Amino acid sequence: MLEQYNSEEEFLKAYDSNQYEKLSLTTDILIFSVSDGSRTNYRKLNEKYFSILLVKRDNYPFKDKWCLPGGFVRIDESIDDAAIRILADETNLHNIFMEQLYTFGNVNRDPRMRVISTAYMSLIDKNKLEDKLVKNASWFNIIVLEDKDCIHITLDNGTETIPLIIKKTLKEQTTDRYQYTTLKNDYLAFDHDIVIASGISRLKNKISYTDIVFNMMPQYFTLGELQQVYEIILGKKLLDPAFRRIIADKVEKTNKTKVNGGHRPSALFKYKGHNDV
Amino acid sequence: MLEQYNSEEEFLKAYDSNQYEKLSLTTDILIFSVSDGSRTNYRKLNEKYFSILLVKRDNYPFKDKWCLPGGFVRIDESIDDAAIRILADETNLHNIFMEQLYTFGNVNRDPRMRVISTAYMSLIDKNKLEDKLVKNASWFNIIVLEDKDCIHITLDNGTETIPLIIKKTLKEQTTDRYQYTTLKNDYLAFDHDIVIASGISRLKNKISYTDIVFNMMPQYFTLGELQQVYEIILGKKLLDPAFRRIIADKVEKTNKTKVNGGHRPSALFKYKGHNDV
DNA sequence: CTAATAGTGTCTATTAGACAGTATGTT
DNA sequence: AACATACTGTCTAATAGACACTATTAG
Repeated sequence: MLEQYNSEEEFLKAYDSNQYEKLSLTTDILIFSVSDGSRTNYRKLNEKYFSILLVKRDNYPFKDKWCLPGGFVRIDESIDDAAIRILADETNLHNIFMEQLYTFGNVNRDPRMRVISTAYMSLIDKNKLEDKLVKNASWFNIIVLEDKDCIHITLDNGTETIPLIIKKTLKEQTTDRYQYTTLKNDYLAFDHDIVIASGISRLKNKISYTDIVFNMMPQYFTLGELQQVYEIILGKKLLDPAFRRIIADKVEKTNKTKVNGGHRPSALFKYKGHNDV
Repeated sequence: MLEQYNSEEEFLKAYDSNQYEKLSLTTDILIFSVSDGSRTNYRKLNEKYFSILLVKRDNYPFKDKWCLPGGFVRIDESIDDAAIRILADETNLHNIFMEQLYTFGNVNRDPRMRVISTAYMSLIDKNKLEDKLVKNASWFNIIVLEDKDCIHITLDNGTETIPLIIKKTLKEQTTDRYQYTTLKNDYLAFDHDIVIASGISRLKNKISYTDIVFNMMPQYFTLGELQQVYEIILGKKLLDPAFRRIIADKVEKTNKTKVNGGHRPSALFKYKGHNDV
């Protein structure tokens, strides 16, 4: 096998690209956003929900189960490009925040054959979706309850409720990294429950040391709305003065205000990073 | 193409796993450790260096260039298992800290064919390597100089010096994530300069909010040595009292001491996480 | 004694947490 | 007027940065 060649060209000409068995690569996209819930009282603000876009499978494998939007990576496109293509197919949105999350490479992830999946996470402002959703796609609100050993995730699109239970075990004593294991998942295809849990965990982490939330916000927003988004993702209430201190230098006050029911109107802000009007 | 089947079994039996062109998957491992440098003066401590294990390629492609230890992922093993296997092949070490870094999926990474690579990062205590290194492998000390736009990395194994220059451009305004582009790389194969830069950046980040350093430390160490390791990875000096405050609850004082030249001997500590004697 | 590291005490500056209070709209 | 949110002031607790000081060794 260790034949000698005299040049790189010569080697490449003779190379048998099939000496190792090849495999299939897909990418699955976690499309996160924020949804408005109901208003229980004319004075109160709309409730907000953290939500994710899922697609109902209309063929085997996992027929009729829900899964993340995804698809095969083509031989002539980068994984990044594949993710961008799939996101655009699903939402018709371009230039969207997207980052690689993790590559899931267990042997029996897919009953058809050996399939590796590189998951991406993308954050969008749902209101930018002009058209209605692609057929079979639906937004699910996400409720997360987490204790020391388990993550309980409930996905709800108004019609269906998907309960997930995932066990977490510390991978090693020197990090905060967990190994996730499915304890309950009856309605999601593949290992997408684990993928979703990983994405939620990443987002929860990143929200406190980056500006990624703003990818989910409309151009103008009130600080109350922004705080609501932080709260639903972090899963806890924040104190107003502390919150305002922290985001003060990230946002810019505009002279617009939002009147929003039986209470004092609030100023609209915009993200300082944005330069567009 | 959307034929209908009556069951998952029926579908799987008929499934043509070659309807999408398959590709090859490799994993490359960043094996980081800490090396002792020379002692310039009987009073001084040994200098320490941050270092990485590279392998000289003895065949095409990239013949005679250095690269990360790596190999093809087999059709019947998970990516994690492949990474563990390759690490063991190279170091004969087992149960070593290892975490997935990133999946590199550009189209022309490899001149032979389409190859995706999932990189892993592993941290070891070099002194645990009983035997000599695998043939063609060598430890390179890493020196990093970083400014606003570029990362200058110098790798040095005592015989060869490999200079790398990598341009960084912010991927989007809401994060701290950079897109890396090669400006200078004459001696490393593939895109391994970018992989190494990503790994260094990840390690630099994680060292401050996890306990991963201890994976590179021997069982007993002085706080001075531990601080040296933090300093070479972070690339800056730390203040003693602040450093000691921060690691105080992570380490446990032993009754051993280390005599180390013309100055006060220092107490040996061990990581609290470890339970072995 | 000297140069080097080992190790501690303490002051200050910065940041995070908590709570109380004032402001202002709709019904 | 009442309620809900908007927004600010300020006290306190916790943490990080800085510096000065003492301790201890080989040569």
